[in-house]
Amino acid sequence: MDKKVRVRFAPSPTGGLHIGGVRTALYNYLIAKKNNGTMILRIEDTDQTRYVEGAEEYIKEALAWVGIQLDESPWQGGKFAPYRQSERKDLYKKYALKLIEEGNAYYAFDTEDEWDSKRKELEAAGVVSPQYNSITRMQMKNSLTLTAAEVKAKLAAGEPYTIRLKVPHKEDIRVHDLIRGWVVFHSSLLDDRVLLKSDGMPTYHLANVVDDYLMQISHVIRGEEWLPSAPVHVLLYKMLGWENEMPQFLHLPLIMNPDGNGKLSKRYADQLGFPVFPIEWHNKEKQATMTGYREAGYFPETMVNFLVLLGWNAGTEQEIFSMQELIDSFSIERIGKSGTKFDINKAKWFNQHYLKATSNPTLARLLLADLAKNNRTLSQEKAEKVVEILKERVTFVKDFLTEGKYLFDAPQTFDEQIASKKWNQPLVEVLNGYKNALQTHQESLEAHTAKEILNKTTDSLGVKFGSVMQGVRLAITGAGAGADLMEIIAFLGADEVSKRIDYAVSTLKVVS
RNA sequence: GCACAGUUCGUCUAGGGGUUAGGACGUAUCCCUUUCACGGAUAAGACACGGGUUCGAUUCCCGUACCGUGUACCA
Repeated sequence: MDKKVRVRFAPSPTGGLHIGGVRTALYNYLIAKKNNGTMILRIEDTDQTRYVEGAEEYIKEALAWVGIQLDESPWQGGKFAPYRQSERKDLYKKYALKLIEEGNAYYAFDTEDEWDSKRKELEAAGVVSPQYNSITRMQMKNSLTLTAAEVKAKLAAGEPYTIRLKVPHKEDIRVHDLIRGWVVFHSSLLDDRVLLKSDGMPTYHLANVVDDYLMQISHVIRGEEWLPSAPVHVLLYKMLGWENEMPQFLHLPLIMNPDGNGKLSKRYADQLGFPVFPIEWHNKEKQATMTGYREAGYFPETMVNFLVLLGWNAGTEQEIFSMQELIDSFSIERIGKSGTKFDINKAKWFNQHYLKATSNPTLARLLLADLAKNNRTLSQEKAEKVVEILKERVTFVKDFLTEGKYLFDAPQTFDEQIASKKWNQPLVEVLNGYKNALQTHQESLEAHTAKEILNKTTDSLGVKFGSVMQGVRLAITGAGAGADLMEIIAFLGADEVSKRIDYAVSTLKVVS
């Protein structure tokens, strides 16, 4: 019970890391940190055909971005190195052979085609999902049906083979899951899983069990999609004599599409216009770039906070958590059991929260970086002013550019609906009067003086201040709504405001 | 099909044998405000269904329905 907490996140480098994978990594990390444990990253690259160049680097960068720190990994090493399964290849065979020796596994010489045709034959005979199991294995070419001499000869001749687990006929296999309690499976429903593939690589099942044992993993924390194969793993622990060292299992609820139709998928996310990847992923094969949350403007704090609440809660009404607060309050007992639908709205709300919590100078620097991408610049001071004016109305840093486009560019067009309602003769007179009054404030203009001047102008013309405001806004920003107009005027300065007034007055037609 | 999970407002969830079933996002209305936004307030909105057990069930048990996962020499 006092076993040291050692957890691993074990992705396979087959492409961009899915956002669900990030949550799994997060839960692993939090459980490790909460218990003064060790966070391990292991690369499960046993399927050479699916290996994708760049995927490992991607995983590394994505985890770093959200702030998950690794204690042991292929990139930094550790006392159980190597952490890449392809580099541990030889290890697995030893255990597979041990299983054979003890009668818990066997050589199978059937080619994939042979098994395929057998499967089709069974399907034709009405078997819904044919399995290589305790019944069918006796009709196949393997060390259970062949004589010892035949097996020896085939091996000596270098014939390709797989090693399959010999699942017992009738046995209840009990799996204990920390989230779900005891789950019982019957062995007759399990098939003789391939443990070692014909290319000499282990399958997930063998590699996973062997490595978790050797790396002294205390908790296996993975998605619920693994629950059905958990009995195979339990069987392996038993057969290898490691039952007492078997880790605790936690099968996390799945993250679903917003309408609940299956696991959150890329296709679906695309349709609804949100990313499934933490950071941008370049698919070289398809020559496509998938955008990530980072590029979409989400803060890492947002992702951590949003993701952790998909399947866990503190039991209090607190919803905003920093990583450190999560480490302090995370608990296995409060992880939920049911699948959770992905709600991008909530993520946006978190982002807005974290944006508001970010200091203006920092936000200004981020804005400046965005501006630079469009080949524009601004002084840090001006940028901070932009941030101040717009902060309460944006969700993402990139929104400063769109929400506040009138701070950067004079309007070319004007909101027609507003213009048709508000653009009248008194307004034009106010604007001209205002422009003239502004002449004396070329040097500097503050929001409150901008307001005073406008007030005086309306007073002298006998026009109500409020009746003219939206029209003034329209002339200066092109829109009927937006940030505090006096702040905008102060930001733009008398000169620019005058130019905009001239343009509006000469462009818009007065309505009666 | 079979196996295994799961099911509280639209969504994330709290709760748990007796509650006005609580919060957050979203939605609506109002207030604030020159507009919009922010903020504040208010409102609408849920225990899948059927049987038990019980004085009493949303909570415990059993079934049904629905949803999901799995059913590869993929992870």
